[in-house]
Amino acid sequence: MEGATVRGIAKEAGLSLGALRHYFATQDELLMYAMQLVKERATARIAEISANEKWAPKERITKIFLELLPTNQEKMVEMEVWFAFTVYFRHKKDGFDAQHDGIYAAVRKLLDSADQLNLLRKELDKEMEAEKLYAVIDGLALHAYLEPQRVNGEWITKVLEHHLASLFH
Amino acid sequence: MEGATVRGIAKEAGLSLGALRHYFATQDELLMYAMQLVKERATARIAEISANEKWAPKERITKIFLELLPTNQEKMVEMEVWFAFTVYFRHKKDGFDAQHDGIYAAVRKLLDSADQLNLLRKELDKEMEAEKLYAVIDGLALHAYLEPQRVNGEWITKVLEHHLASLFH
DNA sequence: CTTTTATTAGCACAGTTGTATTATAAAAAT
DNA sequence: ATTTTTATAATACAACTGTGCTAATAAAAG
Repeated sequence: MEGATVRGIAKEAGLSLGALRHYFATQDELLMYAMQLVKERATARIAEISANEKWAPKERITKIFLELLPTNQEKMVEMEVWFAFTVYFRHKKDGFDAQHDGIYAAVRKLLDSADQLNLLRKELDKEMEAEKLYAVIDGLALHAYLEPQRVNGEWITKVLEHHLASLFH
Repeated sequence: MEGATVRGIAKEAGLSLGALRHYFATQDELLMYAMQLVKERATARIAEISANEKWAPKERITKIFLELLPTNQEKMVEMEVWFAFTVYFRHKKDGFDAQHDGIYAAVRKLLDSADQLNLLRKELDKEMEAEKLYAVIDGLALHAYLEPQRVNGEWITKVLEHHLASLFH
């Protein structure tokens, strides 16, 4: 949250303090808006992949999961924003529950639909695998953020694809 | 880092500002010390498990990995500290490399020794599995931190044990 | 054309922060 | 015994922060 001061944001936007305050009465409003913006952008990208029928189901599902990883600069920035804000709001316990990710729910849904398409290995514990996959995704994202030189885009792509391959048959 | 102000820490310690400053000239020194303290405590706990021969190797290795997860209140607090400080120092790029986890290296080492004891399934790509396991560990830890009600100690224990079982034969 | 509303800019205020300085007491060293 | 080092406290300072307030200006509505 280092530069996310009201003054810093106003300067970046080319506005005065008062002008910015005309649109966002408090800092929290401003940060919430930024967080929602990131969420909407990511959701839109995923919806686009979801709707694109030129890929086979398995490929499409893989691409969706890959979309959750910071494999390029743009997504890395979004991820940093999301991450910083999550930690920030985590510490103002008030009304944070409503702000939750939804990624876990999305993972479960995707695994379910993969299962209905008969893509998954039969012996899997789906609840367990959902939790593991969710952990792999955020773990890789976190490591790409903290150790960008060692854990880069190509590598996390490979690792996630490898993990998904272990779920499909 | 909400309460980690110099004044806050001095008050918590029952010292005046000047007294605290006698031991830690700057805030960064203080935070670095706290970070190192957490690291030493965790390292000591792991060393203790490592040296305890009452467990079979597989069980021992499992216990070590479980030690990296915030399965109780104490470890959760340590993890929050570690986590907040990591993010904090990440943003002061200066001399952060030296402060790195070492968890990834530890995971690789443990997998190697498990392999030498013939505990691992033969067809595994060890580099890949180390990265995945590392991601699962930190992913679970992160989720336990952000969603403590859903992702609690027993559950992450179960999930990690399940994942380790998929590596052993 | 007048009036109302939306927008912008600037400043002030009160609080917090890290750090520097100075004074004083206690302990240790010489 | 005196000098030096260690420890503690209190205060000061400059910078930064979120937010409130006021006035001016542009745009829109009546």
